[in-house]
Parts: sequence; C-alpha cells; structure tokens
Amino acid sequence: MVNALNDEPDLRQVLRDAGLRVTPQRASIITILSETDDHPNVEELYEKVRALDDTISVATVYRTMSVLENVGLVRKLVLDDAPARYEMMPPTNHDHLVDLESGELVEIPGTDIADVMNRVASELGYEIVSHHTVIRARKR
Amino acid sequence: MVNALNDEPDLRQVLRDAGLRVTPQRASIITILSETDDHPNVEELYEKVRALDDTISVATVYRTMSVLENVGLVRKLVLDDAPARYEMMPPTNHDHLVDLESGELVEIPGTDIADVMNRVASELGYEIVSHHTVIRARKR
DNA sequence: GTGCAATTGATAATGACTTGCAGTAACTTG
DNA sequence: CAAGTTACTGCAAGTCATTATCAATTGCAC
Repeated sequence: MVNALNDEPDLRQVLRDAGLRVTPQRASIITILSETDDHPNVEELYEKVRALDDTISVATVYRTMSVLENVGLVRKLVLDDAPARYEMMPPTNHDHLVDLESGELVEIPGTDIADVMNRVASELGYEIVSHHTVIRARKR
Repeated sequence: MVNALNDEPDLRQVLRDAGLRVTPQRASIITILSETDDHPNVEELYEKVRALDDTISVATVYRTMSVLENVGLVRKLVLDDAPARYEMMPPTNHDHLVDLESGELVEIPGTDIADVMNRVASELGYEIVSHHTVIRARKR
C-alpha cells in the first residue's frame, strides 16, 4: 500500500496542477485514504477523518471524493444496493469481486479482463475511458 | 426481438412456478419489456405501461421489476449517476458500454469477457453468480 | 362461489447524495 | 508579507431514486 508521508506531497501537487486548493480537509482525507487498504464509503471515511479533523462535514467528504475522482486520484466503485466505495487510484489495474456470503470486497487482478475489454471495445470503434466490473460470487 | 404473443405464456408460467401471482399489471410490464429492445428505466417503463393500463402506479413498476429480477426474468443494470435500467434476461450473455458522448448504452458480446472472468474467479476459489461490467468509452 | 394471502395504489418515508448560502481561508499578486 | 479574490467549507435544506406503510383489492386454490 501507499506510504502517506512520502506520497502526500505528490498528491497535493496533483491538486495544485489542476488549479485546485490543498485544504487541510482534503489533506486529511488523502491521508486517511493512503493509510487504508480497503474500500471505504463516505460514511466510513467521514468517521475516520474526524479523528484528524473533528470539524469536517460530510458534505465536504462527498465534495472532496468527487474532486479526487475528477483529478484521477481515486476510483469510485458503484455497487448495487449500497453506497459508493472509494480506493486510491491503483498503479496496477484490478477489478472487484463481491463475496456474496461475507459481503467482502475482493480485489482481482484485472489485466486479463482489461485486455479483452480493450479488444472488444476496439472492435466496436470505441476507446475505453474507464471500466467497472463487479463480479458477484460465492466461495467454492 | 421477442414476440410477446408467443412468449408471454411461458413467462407467466415462470411467475406461477415461483409461487407468484400473474396480475394484469405484471402482464402489462412483461408485454412492454418483451416489445422493447433497449434498456428502459422505471420512469420510461412506467410511461409505456400506462398505455396498456392507465391506473398502474410507479410503485408497482418498481416492485414488479424487483420481482422479475428475483425470478430471473430480467436483468438490472446499475449505472453511475443514473437510475437503474432493465432488460429481459438475454439468452446470450453480453455486457454494456456507455457511449460518453451520446449517453447511448451499447450491447457488447460478453462471451470472451465472461470466459476470462470465470477463469480468474476460479483461480481465487470462487464461483461466479453474476457479473456486471459497464465500460465507459468514447468513439474513436 | 368463498376466503385469504398476495398484490396494488397512493403517499409518506428513507437514504445517498447535492446544493444554496454566508462565512472562511488558500493562494496569487504586488 | 499584506491584501484581495475566489475557491472551499459547514450547515442545513433540497433532490431524486427507491422503499415502506397501509387500507383496499383481487388472483387463485379449494
């Protein structure tokens, strides 16, 4: 996973380069996100960030996640029947599998899947901007 | 495309077999769904069904879609930032691609993708119950 | 036919997310 | 490094898709 102390300066720069301000709220959220290796939703994120800044509001977490997504720092995972979850934009692409028994969200290497998708999309004359695969499965 | 006159008796039987009642509202919705080859959302479905039954309520459309999904007659497509869309459960599996310019929802043959997914999930010890891939792309 | 649980329509409620607004503060510029 | 501008924030109210409530209706098994 990512080391917050090393990476945050870079991440901040990404915001600045996009003409956005680096506020303490955004910094706190990025810190929490960097320390986390699961996929928190806004509610969970909000609770954790409050430990660093107990005056932050949920609205700000929502707004910040949207900002971070637009800048390409985080990826939003839209799931059925559950609030969206977020993860730091991964260096290596992967997809997700929902364990139907435990509800656990498992990361699966996505290179193969991505390759196939690129080919298929390409055949249709499309260029993939992003793709989102969620597999629902049960342990065998 | 599906012929409502031929298929509806079968579809009704699916409901009965599941211990559910075949109400005129459900029949109307199934008729509309069978005549449609795009992916309507509840709002659109509601408008079309009103032509067959102008007393039907939106709540019933929502409930029916949920029922039809559970029985395996329809598939629910959960998209980012848009109400869910539905399609009759397709005989041949396919995935979906959202054209970012037009917003159009394009069907893409999914066999290759499904194969890869099955293999990957299998390697992790999982058995796929369902998978849902949405690709966001732009024309090249 | 009769009975009764399943279903419906109307509407209130929910829950995730967005927005309006007035105050605050990050960064630019001199 | 003070000052101004304007992005950002907190709060609260608002939206919008979807679900729950509940009394009235109605499939359908008998």
